[in-house]
Amino acid sequence: MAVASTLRHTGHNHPRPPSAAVVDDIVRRLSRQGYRDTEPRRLVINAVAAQRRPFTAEELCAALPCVGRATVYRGLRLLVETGQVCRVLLEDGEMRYQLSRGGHHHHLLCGACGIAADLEDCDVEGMLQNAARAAGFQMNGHWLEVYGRCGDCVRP
Amino acid sequence: MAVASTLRHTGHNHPRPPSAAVVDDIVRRLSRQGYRDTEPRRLVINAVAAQRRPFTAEELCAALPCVGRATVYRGLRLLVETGQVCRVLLEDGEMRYQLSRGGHHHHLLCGACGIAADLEDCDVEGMLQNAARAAGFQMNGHWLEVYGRCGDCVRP
DNA sequence: CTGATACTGATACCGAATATCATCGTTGCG
DNA sequence: CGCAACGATGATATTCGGTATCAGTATCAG
Repeated sequence: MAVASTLRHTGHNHPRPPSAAVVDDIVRRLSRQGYRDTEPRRLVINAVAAQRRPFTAEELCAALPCVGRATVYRGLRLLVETGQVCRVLLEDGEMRYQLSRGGHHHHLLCGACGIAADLEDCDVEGMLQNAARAAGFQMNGHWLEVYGRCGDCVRP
Repeated sequence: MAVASTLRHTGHNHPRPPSAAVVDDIVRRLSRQGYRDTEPRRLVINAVAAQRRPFTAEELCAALPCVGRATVYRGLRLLVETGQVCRVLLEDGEMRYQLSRGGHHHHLLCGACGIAADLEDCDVEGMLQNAARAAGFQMNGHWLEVYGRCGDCVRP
């Protein structure tokens, strides 16, 4: 159910030419973990890297008509499991994906254009640790998404 | 799918007798908004209030064999939309639900027993506002879940 | 009481995701 | 280089969570 339909700039979501270096890097990391370097998999990685904003698995499939559905889903799952793609939760509960730039970070999600900016240098970690401990809880992780409008969408 | 199967105390998830006061309260609030007081709806509310930890829509259906699927789903959605039930996101992306005790709060989710404790008095809000503004973002909301072990599960 | 209408629930339907499995392609090894 | 082992692929079937439909029912204001 299409949150995308409420986005303003949907029509401008042209994929960008993915940097070959980024793709090679991912393939190399997979190789190191015993995963083969196949053409369909490279196509998936390419398509993932070409997205300019968080995407759904179905969008990936649509962008890869020559690759089998199952393969797209498997490839995406592999990338998530190996930490190269991060999941992004939209406000309405829809799950999307995005190439991870590595390291722990959160996302600023624009509800208008759908873009996701990285939120770094934000020490919620410590604060949550304390709050959790105060409640007799041992914290080992968290999930955080921030919703709003990006600069471009605030002043139109 | 089934994180529940990895929980330790699954067998002990007995529903508790829901306080009639809580149920009446919810029904009254719905009434005030023009929603009728029907028996199937009361049954759903009862079942929701009886849960001791975040539950799935399917679990609700199973707990209410005498109420139609569609009605259970509609009832649950209504409760979410009117803010009386909050959504809870598990670490693996599964969406669950829980009776809301009102006001803005977050959840401490125990990965062992599945229980959810409320995390109050935690000012991530301000910190996120600042971080977002620094990135040229106008924040209007956020989603936060904290994962770990509850006190009971840490020292067994 | 009674009519307008919100609600119910059996069923059909839908879309997203996974399981199956015969076949193919990659890679390590001789 | 060539071959065997086996990981990967993809067409298809299937599962699963959730929604739409719609005729019949229950609620509640007047």
